[in-house]
Parts: sequence; C-alpha cells; structure tokens
Amino acid sequence: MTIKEVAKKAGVSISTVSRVLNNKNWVDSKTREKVLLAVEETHFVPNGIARYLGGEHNETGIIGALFASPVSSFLTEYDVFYKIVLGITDITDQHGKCLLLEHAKEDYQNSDQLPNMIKRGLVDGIIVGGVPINENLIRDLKKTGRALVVIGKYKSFPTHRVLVDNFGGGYTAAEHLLQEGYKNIALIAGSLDIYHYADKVSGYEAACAAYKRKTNRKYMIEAPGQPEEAGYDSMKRLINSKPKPDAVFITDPSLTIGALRYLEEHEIKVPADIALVSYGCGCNFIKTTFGQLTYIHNGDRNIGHAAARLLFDIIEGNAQDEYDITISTRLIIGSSSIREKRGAKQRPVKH
Amino acid sequence: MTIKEVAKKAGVSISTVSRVLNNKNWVDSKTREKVLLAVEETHFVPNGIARYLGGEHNETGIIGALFASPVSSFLTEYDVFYKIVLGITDITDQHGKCLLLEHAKEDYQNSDQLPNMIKRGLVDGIIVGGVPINENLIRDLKKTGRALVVIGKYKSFPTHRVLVDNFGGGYTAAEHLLQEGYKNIALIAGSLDIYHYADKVSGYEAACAAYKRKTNRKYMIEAPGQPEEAGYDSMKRLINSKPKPDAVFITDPSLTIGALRYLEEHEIKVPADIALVSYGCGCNFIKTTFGQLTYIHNGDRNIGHAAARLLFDIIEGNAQDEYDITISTRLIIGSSSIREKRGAKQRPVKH
DNA sequence: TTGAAAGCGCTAACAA
DNA sequence: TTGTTAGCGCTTTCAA
Repeated sequence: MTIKEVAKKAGVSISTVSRVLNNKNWVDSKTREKVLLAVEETHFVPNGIARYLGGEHNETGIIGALFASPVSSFLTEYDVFYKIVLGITDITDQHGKCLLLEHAKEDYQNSDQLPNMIKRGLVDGIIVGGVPINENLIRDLKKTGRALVVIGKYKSFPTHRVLVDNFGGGYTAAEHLLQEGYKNIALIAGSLDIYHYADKVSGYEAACAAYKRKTNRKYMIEAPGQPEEAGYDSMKRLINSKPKPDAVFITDPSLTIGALRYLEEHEIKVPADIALVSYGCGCNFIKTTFGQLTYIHNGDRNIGHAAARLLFDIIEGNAQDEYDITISTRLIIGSSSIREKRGAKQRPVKH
Repeated sequence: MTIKEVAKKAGVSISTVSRVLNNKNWVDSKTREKVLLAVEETHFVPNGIARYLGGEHNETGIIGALFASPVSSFLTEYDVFYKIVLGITDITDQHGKCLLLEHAKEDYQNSDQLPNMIKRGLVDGIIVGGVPINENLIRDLKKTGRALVVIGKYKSFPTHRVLVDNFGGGYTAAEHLLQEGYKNIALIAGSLDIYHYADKVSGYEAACAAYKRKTNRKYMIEAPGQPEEAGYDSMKRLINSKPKPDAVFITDPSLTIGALRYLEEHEIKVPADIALVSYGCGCNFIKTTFGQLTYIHNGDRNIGHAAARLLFDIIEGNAQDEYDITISTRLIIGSSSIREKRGAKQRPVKH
C-alpha cells in the first residue's frame, strides 16, 4: 500500500494525499474528506523511511541506545538498564522520535563489529551505556560523525557524557554516618578499576577527611567478582576484624544483599551491632525483605532523561563542545543507619 | 557524506561504489581498492534508509517491540521485560535486523495513540508484550497489516501469540509437592483476572485432581494489589488457618518475597514448618537472600527468542494462519520443598 | 568490468 | 486549491 494507490483510490494526485497527511498548505475540505476516506479504507500508513528520505531534514528521527550485554542473573543490572531505557523512551516519545536498542558485542575490536544500527545508518545519534565501555568502540562510533552521548566515565578523549555524582553519593553516605555519631566506618566496594566504585570510595574518603577522621585501609574492602558472594565475604571480614567497625557503607545493592545475608546468618543486628548505608536500594524487593534501608538514590530514569535530552541537543546543534551532565544523588534515610533512641524505634531491619 | 561523493573521490560511478559495498557482481581489484580507500577516508556509512528504499525487498529491516509501561518499583517486572528484550535482540542481531522499543500509553483509546513506530511506518512487524493487553490497541495494530506477535494471552480475535505454559507450571509445582508427600497444599495468587495467575491456578487444580486430592477454597488465596504486601498478608492468613497447610505454591516472585518476610518474622521454618514452591525466582538476588528455592523457571529470554523468530516467520510469509507458540516451564528443585532427611540436609532457606 | 538511468515512496518546489 | 516534476541516497537493471 503506497501513497500512489491511495491517490488513485481517492481520485487525486499523490501530492494532495501527502498534503492531507501532513497538514501542509491548504486542501479543500471535500478533497480532504475523500483522501481521508481512502486512507481509512486502505489502512494506509506512510512509509516513514521514504518520508525521511524525501524530507528536507536529512534525519531519520531515530536514535540508538547501545548497552553492554548484562551479566547474567545480575538482577540489579537489568533493573538499572531498564530504568535508563524507560527514561530515554520518555523523551523520545515527547519528541515524536523512536529508540533503537541494541547490545554491544562482548569484545569490540574493529569497525566490522559496529552495531547494526550504525552499519545500517539508521540513527541520528547514539547513547552508549553499561560497563565496561570499550575505548575502540567509542572511537569508531565518534568517527561516524553521529551525535554521541556516553553514560558513565570515559577518559580517552572528550565526548558528551552523562555522569552520576558517585563521588557526592559516597560523600553523603559517609557524612550521614559520621553525623549520626558512628566512629569506625567501614566500606565495601567492587573492583576499583570500575569508575563508579572508585568515585564512591573517593567521596567516602573526602567526607572522612572533612570530618577529621582518618580512614583505615583495613576497613576499606575492595571485593571484585560475583557481587553477592563478594558482599558476604567482605562483611565476614569486617565483622571479624578487631575492633569491629560500628558502621559500613556498601557501594551497590548486590554487595548489600550478600552482606546482609552474612549479618542475618550470624544474627548480627542492624543498626544496633553495625549501621549500614547502601546504594541504589529503592525497590520494593529490598524494602520488603530487609525493611527500609538508608541508601543513596541515584535516579536511573533521570539518567535516561538527561542522556536523551543531551543527544537531541547535540543533533539540533545546541551543544557544540563536549561537556558533561552530572546527575546528583539523594540520601534516603531508613532505619539501617539511625541510632536507636528509646521509644523511637522505627521498623527494624531484620526483626 | 553520500555515495555520490565517495564515487567522485574514487573516480568511479556510484554503481561501482554500491557494488563494492555490497559485494555484488565482480569488481576489478584495483577499482575495488580505490573505492575502499575513499570509503575509509570519508568514514562513509551508507544511508540504511535509502538502502532499504532502493532495494527490492520493500522492508525496513526494523521490528518493533511495544511493551506496557512497567509498574513503578516493581523490580521483577523490569527484570522480565529486560530479559525478553534481550531475547529479542539476540534474534534481530542474528538476522542483521534492528529493534525499536517503545512503551504503550496507559489507556489506549484510538489510533491517534498508536505508537510512534507505527505512525511513522518504520517497522516490518511488531511484538506486543506486558500486561494488561489493550484490546483496541491490538485491533488497530492488526489493521495496519503489519506482522504482529502478542506475548501473552489475548482472546478477542486470533493473533500469533507466544504463551508461557503457566498451566503446566502450576501443574508441575503442585505435582512436585504432592510427590514429596505434602498433604495440604495451599496457593497464593494475584488477581485471577490476570491470565497467568488464573492458568497457574488451573494447573494446580488439575494436579490435585490427578492425584485425587480435593482442593479447598480456604487455602487458595487470590490477593490482588501490591504484590509484596499481598504475599505477606496471604501467608499470614494461611499460617493462621486451622489446620495450617504443610505446603504452599506461590505464583510469582514478588508475592513470594512478601510471604517469606512473614515466615521469617514469625520464625517459621521452610520447609520444616511449611514447604514452598515459587515461580520465576532464578536471580542471584533471591538465591543469596533466601537460599535456593524450589521454583518454576519460565525462561524469559526464550520468550523473546520465540517471539522474534515467529515475527520473522510471519514477515517472510512462513506463518500464514494465526497460531500459538508455547514456552514450556521447568521445575528447579531447591531446598524449600524437599522433605528433610537425616544427614541429607541441603542449604536451608533461612537458617 | 563498468557506467547510465530508472525507480523505491515520499516531500516540496514550481506551475497551472 | 491542485497537479506535475524533481529530487532524497541508494540498488538494480540494461547497455556499453
């Protein structure tokens, strides 16, 4: 079904059909009716591809999102990815644009492995997300001359980026515990080669310094590998160290789950025996199971919003030079960090 | 940058460039080199849109996925959605096609609210997923004449569908508990207006009938609403009923989380005090927190695979009549349902 | 082995 | 107000 057939059916020229469909110029209301009727009868939908070819704006109206393949069974990663995607579609929807989603090959080597959306020249711009970010991939993506936004830290050369203020998040987390009067604040992180962990740690250190508190390597655990297990093992180490810390900042939800499992198995109470601030634990799942933890909220959906808006700015030429947009974080206070006062006990973490 | 400019740079005609790029016909190796060089220098990427217009196959090579907007904070839903999406991209990738992702408006009324991907005529076919499935939407989608696959039950008129064998899952779950020798098997489900719950319940009933066991309404709880809370309240009812059931089949992970919270708060042991079979609890998150539960695995990623394959079949004309593909489920046996035998104790659910 | 030219479905000047 | 025509960037005949 093409505009030609509709035109024939309506007994008008194709340009008239086009005009009706696009509300361009003026069309006699009777002619309009005829066309609309023909469109209705034929269930005609104009071919968007031809449309964008013919139009003056040489754009597809499609943007791409290229995410790393999630690590299997890593529930929180799916969660974050999907929230970012939702954020992006919120904005594309507003603009009447569309989103192509693709997953990056594990190890990018050369331009043969560029994503299909690029190879096929389908997108006006592209948002890259997920860890790790492959340097060669970004370079080749940049080379194609399309608008590019990278979510997350990437250092080799300038790109437009959307960052999360993980430093600020780490700072706030540690500061909160310090202000609550905890003296010996430990930390559990994943591999510090991953920027977001490293930044959270830096924030923690900065807060400790600001409050004239010395940090102690012994209490700062870097635990790479499967995060639930890593969290479990790390908490074990902390609990068995002398003196035992009275609080801990855990830098992601999966590590937190593992750590909480250890505490629970050994009937160690939160926050009575050890206080806890976590990261990104806003889902009902965790809330139901462990009660409302204190955590740093980092607004994943906002990341999507920011990335999409930035990309559209670039496409429209409103963002010449490379720059960053930083998403700020927020402290959500739950019962895992508040010093228990008589009669003021909130819902406890683990009975 | 167009094929024209590349042709000029290489000193050949555009058709020669096209031939080199597509490995069509034979091109002299020297000419080929010249062209490749020019392509390299210009970072030329052929415009995929024009390409698909010009080509003989009048297809865009893009398929669309239209999902319901997830209910906020409902972690397991994000998880399922993202796994299905991953499954779809696995297949589109294999075919060198692309995936457009969009979220449906909450309440679809008329064709003005058709998704952008359809309005803009960008896709060869569309996969609709998520609950609830709006009847009018599907009708209008079908009207456009594009290939259509619906994930989930949809009854008003025939469409190609991908279904999960929830009946079978329910049957297997109940059968497993019966075979383990449990006598009084309860059930917790969400609103039975939602097909997947209703089917799981039917499977459970069928298994009970097959084993000559009467079902008892009192033990079959329909709990609509926020699922973690619903699970908690339902388990409370079951535990307080006389006689207390010795096993329970819980029909989704969020209900399960809520139910487990109740058990834990009241120090009720699983499976000693009550055995448990759940649904779709394969993530590390749950495994770490509650140990390895017995659950029905329903292979979300496979749903994506099946849906995408089916859609491509339809597009290629290999699937004339409407039919269903049913994804079978699998019982994963954990420690929440196995009768404890001396010396054979597996890792317990909640110590 | 290559180039010229037609055409994919549409939009947008230009004419009528 | 409408129709005719020339592209958009590419692929694909058909000739050379």
